[in-house]
Amino acid sequence: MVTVSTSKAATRTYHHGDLRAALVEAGLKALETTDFADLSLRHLAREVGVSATAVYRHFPDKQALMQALANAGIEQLGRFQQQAAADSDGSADAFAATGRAYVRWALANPALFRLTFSQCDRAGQTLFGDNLAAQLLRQKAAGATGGDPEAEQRLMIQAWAVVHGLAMLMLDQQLPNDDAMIDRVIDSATLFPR
Amino acid sequence: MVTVSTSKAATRTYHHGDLRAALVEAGLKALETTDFADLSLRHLAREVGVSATAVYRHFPDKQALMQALANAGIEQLGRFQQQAAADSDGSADAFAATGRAYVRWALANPALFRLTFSQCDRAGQTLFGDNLAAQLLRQKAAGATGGDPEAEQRLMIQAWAVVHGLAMLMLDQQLPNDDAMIDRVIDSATLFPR
DNA sequence: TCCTTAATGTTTATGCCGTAAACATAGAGG
DNA sequence: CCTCTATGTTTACGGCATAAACATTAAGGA
Repeated sequence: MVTVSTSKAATRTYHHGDLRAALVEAGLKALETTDFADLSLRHLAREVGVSATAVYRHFPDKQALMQALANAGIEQLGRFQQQAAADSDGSADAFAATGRAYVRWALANPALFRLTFSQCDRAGQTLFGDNLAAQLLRQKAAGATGGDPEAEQRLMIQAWAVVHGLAMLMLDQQLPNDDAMIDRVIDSATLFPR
Repeated sequence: MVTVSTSKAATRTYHHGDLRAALVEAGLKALETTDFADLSLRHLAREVGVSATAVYRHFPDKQALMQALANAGIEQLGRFQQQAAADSDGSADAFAATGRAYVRWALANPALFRLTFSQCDRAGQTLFGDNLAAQLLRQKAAGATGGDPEAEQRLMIQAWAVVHGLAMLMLDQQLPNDDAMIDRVIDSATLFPR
């Protein structure tokens, strides 16, 4: 099951092979069915077939494992958005596509999405510091405001807030999880009129 | 310290007097300095001066106490918004005022705000089912869309998502916690043009 | 007045958790 | 071949949520 790329055959040895990667993988799998608050190091260790404290050879503490999972989440979300932008070829509205991707990914990966946001401040990372969506967003906002930097910043924040808020409210069951509604809400014509 | 209204004098007796209320109060106080994930029944019990398991005479489990705290949060937020609307007298823009109040309350009560949202789905409650802000919001959206129900719904959701997303992103340190920015982003003229 | 009873506490116990410390194993390089 | 280091395991500790059995008290009927 958890065969790792480094070892040729998955013979059960004393040493695991790539325990760190296996733990992250197990964590991501667990997050598919479990809220991140209920993640347990001992459970992941069991899942991977290793003693409870082996984890500490690869992570200083639980928080560090969570951080690694959060980083995996950031990467996944980024790739998903990039793919969405690429699929909206013809330069239709790549930016709106990244917004829809953001919400859809969040709904498809609720626990990982929440974990990602609850951890990325501790890493000093900003989720949208320098990724594709941020580039498109800044570009769009600059075009819509014609040089007013304050208005440009406001538009960027509004756009991100709408997407993030929509994802959160749907995740928290405050809004029905309606795919068509996502499209309507995110339609950039509303936020960036004319 | 934790004197309760039911008993005349706060003599230390075997029975507490109003343990349930005291626990909720202690929980709210704890949330001023502690993330809700780190709340502990034992800690609250200690705080109130009662044995760890006494909690179970008033709440079936931890989740139920959290729910009670979340309900207190909903009420507090609602009152805060109502006050904000009332203070914006002259019928200026009461709706925008409730939006600003939403974000400011979230930033002032981060742990309680998060707890509230993480719990209100389990109670089957929708945070904005039937409160003041929802009334103002619907009214505003109806006026701006002139009878198109789909557009009206979209506007309402957009407005709520902006406010909620802004609060979340600021809480999660993804955006600088800038008071003036809150005002600019929430300025209803942007979401409800002309 | 006394006795019962229900509400509300306490004590004790179980099994999970994160984590520290001491020990075991195995693979790599001299 | 031998030792060193990376990476496992065992054992132990205190904290947690929670269950079960027991204690105290206030209230109300005999």
